[in-house]
Amino acid sequence: MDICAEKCINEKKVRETVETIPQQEDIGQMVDIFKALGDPSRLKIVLALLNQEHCVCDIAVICGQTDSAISHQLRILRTMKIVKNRREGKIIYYSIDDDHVISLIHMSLNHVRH
Amino acid sequence: MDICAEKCINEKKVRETVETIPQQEDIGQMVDIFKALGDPSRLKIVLALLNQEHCVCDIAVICGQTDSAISHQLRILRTMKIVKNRREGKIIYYSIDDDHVISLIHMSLNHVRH
DNA sequence: TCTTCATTTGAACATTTGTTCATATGTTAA
DNA sequence: TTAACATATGAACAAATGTTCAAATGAAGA
Repeated sequence: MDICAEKCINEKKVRETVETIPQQEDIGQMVDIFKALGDPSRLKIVLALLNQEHCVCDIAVICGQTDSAISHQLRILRTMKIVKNRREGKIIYYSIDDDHVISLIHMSLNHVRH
Repeated sequence: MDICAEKCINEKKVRETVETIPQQEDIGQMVDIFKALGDPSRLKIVLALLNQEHCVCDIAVICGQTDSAISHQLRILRTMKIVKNRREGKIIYYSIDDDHVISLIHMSLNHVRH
């Protein structure tokens, strides 16, 4: 039951704070979102889709990257349900699928600009 | 001047969206914040400091990691001005230094729990 | 001054991550 | 069916990242 064996400076404060830390699973999910947005390629993709839906090759042009690279990143964003897609013939259109992510980005944009 | 040489599906949409993309520098700063929070160790540290200030070795106990590992991560968070510290004798207390980050975390916690 | 203790630092190492290239899938139009 | 095109996928490679270990710093008390 000892949280701090012998090393701990302030056992009471430690216990208090440990109480407030979210569950490991929640932390993991939060990390996943931040990690998803914490890459220049992916963030730029999401920023582009914030404006309107786009097909893969347009995103590639907007982001100045290979179709393949974009496709790989879109798969990650899709797996995380940050982005969704719809097919129209040969073309697949991607768009944002998560309002919370939109808020996070707006908030961070605000932060950067002040 | 050609944004899309020959590859582009919908040149008009591409131009429209390119207009809306933030400057490279802003994107870089946004990425840095998300990247800082996109690591389990660092996020847990920040979550702990959200509750109250702590010294390095208490954070280590709370997070179940080495003093050294925590110190390395704190340096990153300090460099990014997410966290600040004050010395009291031998002990150095760390605390949150950025309200925007607090908001980001609360928003992502909300996201995870709904 | 010497010792102890909290924290920091640097180098080394293992892991993770993003991009590239070549190839595969699947849809459309001929 | 075949050719052309948009997208997806897998393997390989290079680069970035987090932790560990050992050693250094700097403050307090003996």
